[in-house]
Amino acid sequence: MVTLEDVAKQAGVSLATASRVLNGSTRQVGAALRARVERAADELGYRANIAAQTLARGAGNVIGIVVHDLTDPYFAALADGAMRTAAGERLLVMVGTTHRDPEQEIAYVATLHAQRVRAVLLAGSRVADERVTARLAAELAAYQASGGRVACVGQDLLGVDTVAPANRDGAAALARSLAGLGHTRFAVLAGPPHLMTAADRCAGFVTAVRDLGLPAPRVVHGPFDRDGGYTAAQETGDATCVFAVNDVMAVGALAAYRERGIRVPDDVSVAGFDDIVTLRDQVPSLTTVRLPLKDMGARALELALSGGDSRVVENVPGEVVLRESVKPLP
Amino acid sequence: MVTLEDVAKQAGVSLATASRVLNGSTRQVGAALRARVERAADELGYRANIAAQTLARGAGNVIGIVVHDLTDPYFAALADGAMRTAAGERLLVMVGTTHRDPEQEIAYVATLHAQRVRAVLLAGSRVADERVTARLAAELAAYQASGGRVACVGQDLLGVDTVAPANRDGAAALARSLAGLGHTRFAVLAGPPHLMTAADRCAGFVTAVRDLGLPAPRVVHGPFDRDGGYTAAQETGDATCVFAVNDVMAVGALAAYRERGIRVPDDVSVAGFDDIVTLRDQVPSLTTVRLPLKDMGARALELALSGGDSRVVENVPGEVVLRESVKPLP
DNA sequence: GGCATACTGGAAATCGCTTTCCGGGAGGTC
DNA sequence: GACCTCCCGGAAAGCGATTTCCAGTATGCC
Repeated sequence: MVTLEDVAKQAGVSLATASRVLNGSTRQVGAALRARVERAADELGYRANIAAQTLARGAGNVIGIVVHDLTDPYFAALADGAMRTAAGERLLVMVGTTHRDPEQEIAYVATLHAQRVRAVLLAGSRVADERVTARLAAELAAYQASGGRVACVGQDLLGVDTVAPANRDGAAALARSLAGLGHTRFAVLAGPPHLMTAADRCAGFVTAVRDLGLPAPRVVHGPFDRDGGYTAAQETGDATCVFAVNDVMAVGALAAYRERGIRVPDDVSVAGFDDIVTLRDQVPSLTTVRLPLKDMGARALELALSGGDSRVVENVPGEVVLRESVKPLP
Repeated sequence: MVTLEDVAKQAGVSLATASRVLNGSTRQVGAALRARVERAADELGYRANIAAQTLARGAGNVIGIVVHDLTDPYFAALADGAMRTAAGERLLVMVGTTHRDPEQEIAYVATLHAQRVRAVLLAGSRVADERVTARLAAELAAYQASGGRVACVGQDLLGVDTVAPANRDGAAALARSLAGLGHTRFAVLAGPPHLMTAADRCAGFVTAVRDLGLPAPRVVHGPFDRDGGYTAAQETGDATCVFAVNDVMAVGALAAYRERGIRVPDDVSVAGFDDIVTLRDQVPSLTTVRLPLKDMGARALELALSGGDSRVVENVPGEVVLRESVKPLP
């Protein structure tokens, strides 16, 4: 393993000079020595030891992103957006997946803290469990106290910079659009009750329906994924319009209806949320609420990095996109 | 920032003892002191500085994964598989995305080398450019020379442990299956000529068709993504069966045909490759060649970590999955 | 020519932690 | 009771960089 000392020796200069040449510094080094050092480094195949640099400099160039599940296109898009920003700032990215286990999320924050990463980005819904949230908040506070920066995509519950999608408003707008098409009997594939993103979308939808003076939707809970949508779709009763709280569940619902010979949108209209790119070629194309996921990821990281003095909460509106999977009631 | 020294002082013990208690060691520490140290650490909110640990121990607990594009479900699945293995070994993961730029890939390897990561996993097709490949190989060799471990998912061109999907054989088997349904006029949406995964799949397919004594397929090149498939599908001429070299392209092709009123599979059969989970609910459901992507990612990381003496190349067979998007010719 | 000023190069302290080595006390054996 | 082990605690030497000083030389200005 080649160290800076080896290079310095080979070049016949001091450690300080070698460091200044190779790893950047405000100080200049004469052309002759500079060349000698560079040649030596090249010959020896020197690579700076970043752990040592981090220790010496007291600051690293790594950030952390914590997501629930990378294979979920929602998180992939968020992470991708953030990673582009990171790349622009010449930062490396450590990605952790919690697989929806809040304990893992806490553990990951602790680990990233130990790594002294510059910033931590929490992408993914909070859960409605005050004890867990409090512990996570405490862990984040400890991290921030030692100079770390934190941002979060989701609900503003942690007391950190947050990019908050307008889950309630988006779902409400969707409900009004669908009601505008003449639907009155709704069902909601609501996902897990404790997952706040799911709960907010469900609540926004239900509230809007009620405010329109329509009968309360039937709410079916279940997992937040494709199979959850598939299963929940078995229990939508006589609803003419079904709202799945995310696109992936909506796709599961479409599959369930297809199998049972129920035509979408002729027999039942289906809508989702997120406007996942990978799912745009679904047939019938999915009515949904578009969220600018990549931008949100990028923006969240910018917030964390910018290190503003005061906390920022950005509200990101969703845009209702009507497509083939819904149909006006005659 | 709380250091181990602070903890030791507060507990009234030496640095060595504190280290042994908090950060693991083969040596035992008496119960009384152990408790004192733990209490002090807790009170002070101590977090080990991993950069310092890495430096002192001479080895970190981080691995690196380099992918082309996280939002591509192919890479997401690969990465997810690897990350599960990593989590099992209590390793952290740094993810880099190259966005298909080979230079970025090389740069990333250099960076991960500098980070002294334990292993690097290269997920993603090689390109047919000997100069680039040679430079990447050199970079990897340097990394390995200093103790790093490398594995790769894709083509065995780098001289490192490799998990190689049977792209040629899979495509050939698919060709035979499709020919078995009576098709004789094929087209291939071949992706970029220089991308080896694309090229191998295309070649496997074309060769198998020729070996069957059928006319050579029309080969249409283009980007390796959804839009590439969409565009290339405009030029499939009178083919009755179209093979897109990956599922994402196949979905693009389905969209193109749909828009033009060409029915799949009635007017043209379409097949893809990979069997991407997110795309399984596509209508019509996609005939494809299934690759166990998560396992491949996991396996590749295991190879890298296992540190076997001799190099391993594992061939992963694909399984032809016939679904609705193809139809026998009458 | 003399003096202040800027640069450049090097020695050495430092970052926070691990680990070897050493010393002292407890326990076991003959 | 002497001797040998075994264990546990601490002092100190690294790990591989950065960076602060300090010194020496070249430069600018009068």
